[in-house]
Amino acid sequence: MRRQEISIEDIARAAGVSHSTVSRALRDSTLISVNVRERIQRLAREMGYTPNAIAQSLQTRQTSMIGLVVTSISDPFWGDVMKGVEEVARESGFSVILSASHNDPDQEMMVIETFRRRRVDGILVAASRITGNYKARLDHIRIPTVLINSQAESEAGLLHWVSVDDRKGAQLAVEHLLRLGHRSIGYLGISSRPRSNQQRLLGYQSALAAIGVPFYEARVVITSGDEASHEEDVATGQASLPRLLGAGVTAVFCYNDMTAVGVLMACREQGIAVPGELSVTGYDDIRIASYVTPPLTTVQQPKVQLGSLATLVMMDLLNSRPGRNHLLAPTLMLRASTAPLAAS
Amino acid sequence: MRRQEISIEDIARAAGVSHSTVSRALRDSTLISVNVRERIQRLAREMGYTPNAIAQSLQTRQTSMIGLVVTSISDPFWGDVMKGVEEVARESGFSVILSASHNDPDQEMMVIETFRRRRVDGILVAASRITGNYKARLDHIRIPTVLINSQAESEAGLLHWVSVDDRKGAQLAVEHLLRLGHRSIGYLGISSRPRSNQQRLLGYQSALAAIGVPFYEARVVITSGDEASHEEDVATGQASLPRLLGAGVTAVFCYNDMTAVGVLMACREQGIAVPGELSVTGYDDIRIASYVTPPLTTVQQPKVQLGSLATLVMMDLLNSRPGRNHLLAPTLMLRASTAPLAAS
DNA sequence: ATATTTTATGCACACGTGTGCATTAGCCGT
DNA sequence: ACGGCTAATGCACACGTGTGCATAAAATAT
Repeated sequence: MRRQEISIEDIARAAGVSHSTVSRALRDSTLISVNVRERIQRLAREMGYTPNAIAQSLQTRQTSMIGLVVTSISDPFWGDVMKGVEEVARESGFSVILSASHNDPDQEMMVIETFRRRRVDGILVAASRITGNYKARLDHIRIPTVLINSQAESEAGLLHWVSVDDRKGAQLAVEHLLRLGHRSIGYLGISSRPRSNQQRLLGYQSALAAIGVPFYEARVVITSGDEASHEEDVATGQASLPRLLGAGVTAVFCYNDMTAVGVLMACREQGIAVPGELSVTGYDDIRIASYVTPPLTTVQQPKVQLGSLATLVMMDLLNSRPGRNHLLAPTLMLRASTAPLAAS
Repeated sequence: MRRQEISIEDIARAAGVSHSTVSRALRDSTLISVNVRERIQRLAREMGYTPNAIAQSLQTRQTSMIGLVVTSISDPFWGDVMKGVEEVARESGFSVILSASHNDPDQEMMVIETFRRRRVDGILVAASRITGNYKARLDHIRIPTVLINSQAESEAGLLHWVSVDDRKGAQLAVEHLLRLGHRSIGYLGISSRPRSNQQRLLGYQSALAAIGVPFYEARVVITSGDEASHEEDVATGQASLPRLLGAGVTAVFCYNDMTAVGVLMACREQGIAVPGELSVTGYDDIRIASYVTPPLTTVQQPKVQLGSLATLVMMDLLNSRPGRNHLLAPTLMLRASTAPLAAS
């Protein structure tokens, strides 16, 4: 039922030449005389020829496709990253295959295996959970790979990466709270993204240490949460507020914007004024952070840039240029969810 | 530099058989004796064989890939749709190629042309702007196509579609406002999505007509806005509030959630209480609608289902089963941005 | 006019896999 | 023991494109 697409062979027959000549003519080879070349190109246009990228890939051994693995497709954070990836890829003549890992290392490896089967030229992995034993297999695959905000501990071997400096981001947020006079600051973390969580905790601690504010274990609440879904993050934020208040904090540095939103909601329920009685900061600066009440002070990650830069690194690798790793700097977005410590 | 992947030819050499035998053994053909079959399969596993999907595609003339065109990759609405598409596709052994049209018919055709070159088995187009002259070219391509919430006027020929009933959704929202006692209701529309906008306007009008409330042109504000970006939608909402208030409305039915958010923001600036002085409804029920203040009463479109259903229809088409078109029903989500008309 | 270089084209193979058909080996029945 | 049948395997071609090499034709040099 599927109509035959026409091939260079068909054009060759119509033009009374060999398929080699057509192939060369279409690729603008100077081996073919100008008039023949133009005649063939015109013919191709008239016959509605579309080159078969599959056959080309088989021959040239490259597909001009890159695979993108993301933890969740509907996550607005990754949405922005995906946008950056697609734009650069398209400009460079590449297409993007998309798949989700759901924050699960097994699924992540399965997706990568599919990409390998399809012979993608390169793989971008967002928030990779790949570790230990898997790493070896990935190394063995030998497909250029760039990790975006990797959650794996160490990156060695052929893997490249582009990340935002989580520790720096945390410092920015906490320093801001300290500058406002807060001394009892809580951290609300999520352990299912082990590396970011660890780094943000470190940033939190070093910001405190830098001005000699003591660190209290009780002010840190870290929840598990496997799914990495938004509903879950919000629920975590809501559920954790009591423990933080119990520890006597006047400000909370949250792992991300959605947990911060959860905190905001819990505050409203319990009649706690934000930022009057409690200052709250988020992380990521997803769109929702601007529109919530009060608008969230948060740490902006350059999300689109994260995607585009990772793709540019990939293009370097594919053109056998050396691939540089990048650690991007986050920015603090000042909004209305933080305020100077009220005199008690 | 790229290491050679091993082929069935390599396995054949190692096993001392022909490549045909290996091919059949790996596909579990009963033509091959059980012991040879198992030996080859074991060998393939040991040698780390990964079938070359490109070569398979060339031979079988199908790629098991479907192309997805979306207006904006970072749009949370399409994010949910994409999620539905990817899930069903993956379960069916398909991969998804993703690209953006930016709500521009020309770019949309270019993307489709790329998909055609890559010989995708089917194409899903979100919010298609394809029309007239383009339609003919698309017909000529003869690749199974399913439109999701198409913005094109009529769908004929080989094209299939899955959409949410915009007119019905608008009726739900406006009936709700009427039930609350509002009689002076505004519509805030966006003309860059011509079909939805038209349908929602019709739904608005028929809801009014159903209970004999007269329709006033002055209560309808429709802005152009080409880009279909969020910032733009919010700005439209903010900018349009004065004209609506000027027309004396007590409630506004907005084209989508972001314009509603814009209205909400303008209200806050001008000290207008929502829903006390003005009731506001959104459309889509993107995540942000739940977290804004006050939470938006809005029309939910089954976004994930939109994607998964479209993909299921595609699977029907690809298995040469007849493809049914679907018009899904939206649901009204009652939240806190609407209230009974205050006694004046 | 002939030898040599340049220009234009075709032949044939490669990429990796799937499959119709021919062929060979093994088996069973009488 | 021999013919016929089944089971197992290989041969060869196909899918559509790109390219090294040979070749033929034309242009240039001697």
